[in-house]
Amino acid sequence: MSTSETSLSKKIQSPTLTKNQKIVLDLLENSSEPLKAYSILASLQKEGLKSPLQVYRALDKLVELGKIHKIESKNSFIICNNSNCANSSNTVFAICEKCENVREIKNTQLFEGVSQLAKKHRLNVNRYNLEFYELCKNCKIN
Amino acid sequence: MSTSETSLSKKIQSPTLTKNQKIVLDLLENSSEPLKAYSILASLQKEGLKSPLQVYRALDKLVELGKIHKIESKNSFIICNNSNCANSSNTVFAICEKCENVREIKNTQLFEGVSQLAKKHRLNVNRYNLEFYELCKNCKIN
DNA sequence: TTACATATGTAATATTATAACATTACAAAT
DNA sequence: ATTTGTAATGTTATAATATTACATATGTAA
Repeated sequence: MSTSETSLSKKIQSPTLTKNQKIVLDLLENSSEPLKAYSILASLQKEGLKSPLQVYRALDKLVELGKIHKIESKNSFIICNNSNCANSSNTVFAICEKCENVREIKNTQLFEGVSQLAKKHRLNVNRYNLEFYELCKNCKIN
Repeated sequence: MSTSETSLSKKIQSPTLTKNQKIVLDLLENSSEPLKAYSILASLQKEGLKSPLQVYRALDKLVELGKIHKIESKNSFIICNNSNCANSSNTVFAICEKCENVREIKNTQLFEGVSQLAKKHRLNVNRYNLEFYELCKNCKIN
């Protein structure tokens, strides 16, 4: 680190977002569920987005900054509601096996627990992605 | 179902594989790395496979049977070298951030550890998928 | 042998993602 | 203020991944 900040700078300095990045982030922030790239494109055509690439580039950047996550198994993107992420970039999700609802789990102890498990098994892990499959509250009832 | 086996029957009775399922499994068994659907198709055209769908159907079935896994973040498929999987269908992978090499981790204690962590945090998890990102041995050296 | 579920074959198409290239915006250094 | 370098943009085309739909076949159980 040093005086201000150095090594992990990319994430820490957190540059101001560009227009495309902002509107994509904004959309995800106001979405209750993960969104797919092409649905983002469709939603933001009125804001001037014209090509998939514009969306993918914004998404890539936002992932890199830790502001959003990609749910790999669903090819979709979700806002990060976890202040830890910008630092650790570890992710834990609970995904409903029935309705596909996804929620990010933000529990420092759980994060730590997984990291420690890795360590315990002599794995030198930079980051991880954990997807729990469950039956969500709603689907349990019905 | 019935007399001999009941509830988890699909996985347990493990029906004999069909021709397409066999040749796909065979290819994956003899591959040192995860393969993608279309590369499987290309490799198996001489065996008579003609369409993506034939591959995807075989892959789906094999995943369902716990014989292979899908690495979601890479859209690729890997043989399961873990006798546990057919029962638990939990997966833990170590993925190299540099060369993308994937290895499945088969460590019962680790599996249990993750399950227990979930329980501890009151998550009712049916199965999970954990992807550790590391620097593999080779890439560490170079 | 009928019925049923599962697998197959095939064509068409949908969905997700990237390559390539020319241009623009912006910050840092001189 | 101008140069320089990096990152972002815009646009077109295309690659890579995955599914729908439908007709047919196969195996197993009643």
